Amino acid sequence: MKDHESGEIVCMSCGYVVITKLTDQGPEWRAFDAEQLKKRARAGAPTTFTIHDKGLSTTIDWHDRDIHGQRFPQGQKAQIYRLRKWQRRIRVSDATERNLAFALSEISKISNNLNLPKNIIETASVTYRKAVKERLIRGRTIQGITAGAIYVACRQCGVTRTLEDISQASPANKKEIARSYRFLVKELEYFIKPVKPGQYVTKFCNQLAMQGNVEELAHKILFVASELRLTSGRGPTCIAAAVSYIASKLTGERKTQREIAEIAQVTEVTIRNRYKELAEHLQFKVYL
DNA sequence: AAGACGAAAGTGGTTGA
DNA sequence: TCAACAACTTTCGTCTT
Repeated sequence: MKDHESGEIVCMSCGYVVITKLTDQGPEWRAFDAEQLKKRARAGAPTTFTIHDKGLSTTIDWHDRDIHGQRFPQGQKAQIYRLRKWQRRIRVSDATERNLAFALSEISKISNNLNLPKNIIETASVTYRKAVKERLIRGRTIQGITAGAIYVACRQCGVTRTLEDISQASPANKKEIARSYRFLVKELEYFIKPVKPGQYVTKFCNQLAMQGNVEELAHKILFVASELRLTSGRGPTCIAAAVSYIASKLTGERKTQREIAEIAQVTEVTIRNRYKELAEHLQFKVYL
């Protein structure tokens, strides 16, 4: 899917960023009269939630020259120096601002590590801002909350990243991220849909480099399984792993349990257990 | 010899008193 | 706050391809 807002082509089911630098092919605004010109004029970069002051602040450059390139006289130079100093101080002034600046850079860092699309960064930043506003950060680590916010964003945007994935790129551990995730969801009253095994099926099949028809079959099996209520109460990754395994077996594109287990981050035993359960209730030959 | 299978004990998180 | 509980993991011996 093309996402012109973030300038990326992103697979919506697995969050894989195909191309990151996409030229804006959308139409330039055209103005036909003065009024339209006023409305449609572009003024600088779009605002973003990723920079602590939304990218709206001004900086005074460090050249001691005026617009004509002339050096300032001695008195004015001192004045400009003082201006610059206060500008800096105001920009990242109090503790909360500094905190926010640090947190947002942390969010960008982690997201970039995980190759997450820009809209995830934006969404996570918004969540973090809300958390700050509601005074939820007190007594918690910035790392924990930022990682939690990213996980929230992934879940909201349907990008399948596990807690494990995120904890790899964050200084916070899995447990802490899970805790702050639950905390954020509860306090900010977010409603987040549970992940469907289908999303993982897509992800796993891609990571296993399997043919399209295998994935298709896996989804079919999954559908029948969920119809038979074999999926509730089970971990979505476990179901997806088992279904992928069955599909690979049926199509002859064999993958070992271990291979799948590694990608799905579950154990072979669990895949076997799910596999056994499914095998008891489904006649696989129907699909062949 | 690698992979699949399964029993049994262990782990971490949720639930309900 | 604590114990019961279900899902999942770890470990390890055995069977199958």
